[in-house]
Amino acid sequence: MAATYMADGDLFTCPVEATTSLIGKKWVPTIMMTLADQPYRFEALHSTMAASKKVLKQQLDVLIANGLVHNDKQQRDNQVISSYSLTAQGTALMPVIFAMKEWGTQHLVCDASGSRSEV
Amino acid sequence: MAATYMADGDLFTCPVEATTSLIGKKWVPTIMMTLADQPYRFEALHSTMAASKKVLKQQLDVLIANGLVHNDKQQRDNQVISSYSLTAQGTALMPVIFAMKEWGTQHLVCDASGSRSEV
DNA sequence: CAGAATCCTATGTGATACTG
DNA sequence: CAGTATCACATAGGATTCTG
Repeated sequence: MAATYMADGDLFTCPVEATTSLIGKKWVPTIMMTLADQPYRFEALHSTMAASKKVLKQQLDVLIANGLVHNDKQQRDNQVISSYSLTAQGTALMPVIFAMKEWGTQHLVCDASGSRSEV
Repeated sequence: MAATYMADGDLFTCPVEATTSLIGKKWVPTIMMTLADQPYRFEALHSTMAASKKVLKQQLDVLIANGLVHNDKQQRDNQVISSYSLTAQGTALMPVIFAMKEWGTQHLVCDASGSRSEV
């Protein structure tokens, strides 16, 4: 029996595929890197990136469902205080994301004119 | 002027996004890990995975355009010998892919019944 | 063998407006 | 503030067939 890896509600036989099914979502790396700094409330997080509220919420839900992000809600003065932060699992993924950043920086840098610059 | 990162023909301001735009393609991790072992001819590579020829060719082209994969073609006996292998840039991405594999293995492993097993 | 050419469908994402 | 609800769209991926 082959090992299976569940991510985003789907089952994969390859752990890399499973991991990319999470990181591959358009705003997930940005969300993760932002939350790695500090917890953010929904609106504050939203204002740091160009994603729509709908998509941001969707991808946050995926991260929550997979145990990478934790959502803490509190009632106060007829208002909901919704705060998002990384879990231990989420934090464990950061070195991977930073490795991707490092590779991208070293191998994909282009200048404003679009021509690849020397590394 | 902000640095820009070109991947898959698009420009990104975030290197992680640029990198995921490559790795995020469904079969790219599989292709990379397979070619990391040894060069493969098109048909041989195709037979190792469930991707259709069209999609396999598409994603190989993306990898070639971004300098991760090299394609060597030779004529022999009215037949084309098309061989694909990793470039130095492509090889440089392998540690990242292995890091993703490691994380996926440690944090996403499930058994056949679908319940998450202890790590 | 190594692909190119079509057609088709799911879904990821964006824009906008509305709600408690 | 923290979402939901729609609509609308581009594109990624799959299935199939055809070619040199």
